[in-house]
Amino acid sequence: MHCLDKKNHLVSNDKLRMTQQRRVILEELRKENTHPTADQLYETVRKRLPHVSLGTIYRNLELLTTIGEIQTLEIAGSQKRYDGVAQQHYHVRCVYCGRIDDAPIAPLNRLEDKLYGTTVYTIMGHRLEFLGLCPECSQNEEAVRFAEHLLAHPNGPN
Amino acid sequence: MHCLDKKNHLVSNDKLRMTQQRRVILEELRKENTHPTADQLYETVRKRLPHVSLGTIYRNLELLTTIGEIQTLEIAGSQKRYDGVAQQHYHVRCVYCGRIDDAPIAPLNRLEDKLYGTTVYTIMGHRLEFLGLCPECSQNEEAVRFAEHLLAHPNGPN
DNA sequence: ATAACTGCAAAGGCTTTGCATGGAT
DNA sequence: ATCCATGCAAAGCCTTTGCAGTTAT
Repeated sequence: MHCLDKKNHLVSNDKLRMTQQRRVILEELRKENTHPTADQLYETVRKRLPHVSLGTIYRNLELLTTIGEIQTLEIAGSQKRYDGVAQQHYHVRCVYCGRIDDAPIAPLNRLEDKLYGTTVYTIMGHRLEFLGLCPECSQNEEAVRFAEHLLAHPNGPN
Repeated sequence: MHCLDKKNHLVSNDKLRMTQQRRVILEELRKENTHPTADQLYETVRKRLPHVSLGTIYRNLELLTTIGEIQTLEIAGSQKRYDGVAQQHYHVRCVYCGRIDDAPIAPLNRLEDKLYGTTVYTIMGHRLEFLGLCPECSQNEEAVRFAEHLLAHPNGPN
């Protein structure tokens, strides 16, 4: 089987070796439900493989994404985060601390229908994320104040 | 009037000066419908203000966003883009070339209702972007092949 | 005089890449 | 032997920041 990577290069799935590094990275990511960044995962993996390098983490996360084992969350203006669950699902992001959780609703399969006939694009899909405050930041006065200002200018950066 | 910036610092709206740089940056951005990156806008502004610096572009784009004059599109895993239209609206992004256009549909105001009672977050809003191929890339064989692979693995990075 | 703003260049944060080495087939 | 994968460090890219000089009030 073959895949195309981000730069449109062919990746031959069957030539991949399940190296120890690759396996541990995948295992540790699958254990998390926190959608870690590359360096967070690096710290975790380092407990099992002390000599692993950050470059290897990045290379494998990209590869695992290309072959569809995991997904890369390229989220609005922040560090990339990685998700061990490959099936499509939405996320909720805390606008104050950046925490990301799964959004417990089913994919909206017919959203792109709304665009039929209204755009010159060939529409293939959509990306949806919910914004809000996580339970911890909901307790934090400053975070609430910040979030209220965001509500006043809902289109600013988060 | 006061606003909070990204780092939760107070910005006093009434102390802002409409300098020539700030005005030209805003004017040129408002002329565009291409959602330019900072450096694209820099090139445009430089035609009128040859000595302007990229730092000034970034500083003003952030400021104008904070006071709600424009919006910063912090889009999945790419350079920031800026939009002279401050009202909420969605975008369509070409997964191959990165081009971004406005999506001609009205905001879905009741989307977050679906999350009521299902999450510990205080939900405040959502972000939605459509993915597809722009008319030019729809003609490009390689782009179409790439997009088809994305469809096979709909959760990879774009 | 004060405070905001600018240009310039340097620093920063995150990610990718080159290269020599190591390991599996 | 070949080719993929790794560790390390350097480079890259975009963005932010420090600072000295400038401008408006």
